[in-house]
Amino acid sequence: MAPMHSLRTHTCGELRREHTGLTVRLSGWLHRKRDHANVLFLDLRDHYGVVQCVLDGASPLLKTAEALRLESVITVTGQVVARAPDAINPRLATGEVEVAVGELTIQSTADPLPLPVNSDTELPEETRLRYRFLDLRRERLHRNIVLRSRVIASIRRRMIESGFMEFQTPILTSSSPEGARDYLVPSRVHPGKFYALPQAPQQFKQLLMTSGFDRYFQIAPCFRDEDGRADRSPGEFYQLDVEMAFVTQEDVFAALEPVLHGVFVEFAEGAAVTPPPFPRIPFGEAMAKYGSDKPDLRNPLLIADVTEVFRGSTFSAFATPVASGAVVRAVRAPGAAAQPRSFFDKLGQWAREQGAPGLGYVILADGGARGPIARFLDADRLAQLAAATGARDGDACFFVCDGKPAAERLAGRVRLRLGEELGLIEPNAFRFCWVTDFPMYELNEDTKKIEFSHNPFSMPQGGLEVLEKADPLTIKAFQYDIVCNGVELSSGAIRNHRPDIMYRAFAIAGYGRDEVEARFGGMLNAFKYGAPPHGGSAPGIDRIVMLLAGETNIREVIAFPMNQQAQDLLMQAPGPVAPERLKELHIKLDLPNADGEGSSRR
RNA sequence: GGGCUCGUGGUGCAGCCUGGUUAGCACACUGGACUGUCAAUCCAGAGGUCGCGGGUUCAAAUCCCGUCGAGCCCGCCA
Repeated sequence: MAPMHSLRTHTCGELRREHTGLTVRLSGWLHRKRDHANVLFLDLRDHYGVVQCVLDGASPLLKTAEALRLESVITVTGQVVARAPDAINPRLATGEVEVAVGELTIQSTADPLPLPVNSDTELPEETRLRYRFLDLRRERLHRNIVLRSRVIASIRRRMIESGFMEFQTPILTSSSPEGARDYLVPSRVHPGKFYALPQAPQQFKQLLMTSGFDRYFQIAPCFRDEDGRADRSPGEFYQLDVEMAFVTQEDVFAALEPVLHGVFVEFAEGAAVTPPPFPRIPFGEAMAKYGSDKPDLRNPLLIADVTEVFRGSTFSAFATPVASGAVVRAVRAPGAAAQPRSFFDKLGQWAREQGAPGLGYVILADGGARGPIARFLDADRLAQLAAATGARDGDACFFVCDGKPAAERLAGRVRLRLGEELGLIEPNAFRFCWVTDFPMYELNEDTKKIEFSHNPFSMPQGGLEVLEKADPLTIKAFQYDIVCNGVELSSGAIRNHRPDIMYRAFAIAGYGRDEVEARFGGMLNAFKYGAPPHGGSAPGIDRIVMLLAGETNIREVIAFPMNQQAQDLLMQAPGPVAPERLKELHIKLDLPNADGEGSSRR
């Protein structure tokens, strides 16, 4: 008989009734301990699960085992024993058996723990990040990281099955134009010059299309020196980066929809998933109906334009701004007539916190209208309001009056808030849509200059002719986002593969020919030797996993995330470097004054 | 860069609004008891510059100011 493996013959999660009688060897962490003096239970945990091990009073190992601290790593050898019927633990996959310990080896002892591993209590994030290796042992985070791996494997399989090829592109590359701040890496060989970490492999994937490859994808790390948010990891994140040659916008949608739909159905555990084709919502319509460029379609409420209801009315707080170009947007609150006064006061207070002067509302009840501004609306105007919003007796309507963009944005937030407050959000569902036809340019309110509103490499709708003739602010791009449950998963575009159009597009944004050549010479030059029409997209992997894991914080699906200040508390990054290293990189530090002891700049 | 919230033994929280006892509870830790538990239980113990600095006061964890740190948000994120 072959000798037994020195560490394990089985995993902690796999023992079942049919293993009864086998002598097994298990290794794992001491998850929990229940000590009855003459019988000691050890719950042993590994990646695969937990199993109960038993030592009885006669065991010479008892004293050693009793003294073990939680999270120590041990190897036990013993016989799998069926539990008595009244001792079965139905909450444990291995609960029908236990292991009668005959041998016990201590592999690694644990100090007293800075955070509990065997409990799911909430812990402050700073503690969790400092001891991430312990946090990762805990069930929730461990499960999320396993899910992440499975999701990525599924995406990769689906992409390859759809005829895409996986590529790698450089991490040390050149600074990209526009967009976020770059992370820079100094060059030792070229004094004063820097590599940049890619904000996305944007130009490389377009170069690959120009190189004659047809369907590119990459699970690509992206680096952006921007501040974090709950749904935005500072520093780095991963994209499913996709690019296709000889495609229209619809071809890109048709390629990505089955992948996303398939992945979500696979991991959504029965939740509803929008079947392809996903709804397409033009940007202008998204702003008008949902007050957002990332509409949450689980929310059934729609914003209505009720400017005409108030135009010329006696409610001067709205009528006066309307006369000079403001608009009024309404959100219906179904059944809100039954809400107490505090409901309306609370929303008004919230709106003021959002920077609005307040939140007008009308309650439709008992065939009439009440509320602070009801008396300003006669029967005709109320009928007009009901027609525009679909409001019926028993509903309320909330109003926002401002310039069009501000009114749309606030109405969008009111829509979200009402959906939540009134419990209208469709549960257990992933609702996808494409938001299309983004404007090519926008006006920077501070500088009054025209800027690219998204990707400067997007193809303007209408091509060169439109660029030359139309008001730039009216030009749309073949630019689109994928949105799921109000989360922006990706943006993408049909690219501008024509140097002549590119020069013109950049000229409108104030970039001269020389500057364009200096900054994207590599790609621009490539387009002068025969470039295919192409386009793609880049859904965020972390956000996909976040949605599937039911998490609202992206750090819950990243094994080793940085905190909001872009520090790695576990590895102590960023950290200082030795003066010799700086010298060979030709770098002298010019630090801000550290008169406050400089404790924030370690 | 700005706004809001938070900071109390190793860990999570209470106490703060309304200043005044020995700063309380749970988990972990140490010792003890216990033949079947599965969040084991019971008894005992150790462990605290109440983030830091200043102020008000007879007296500050508590009130005020400043500062540092964390989270969320705004800015930023082609």
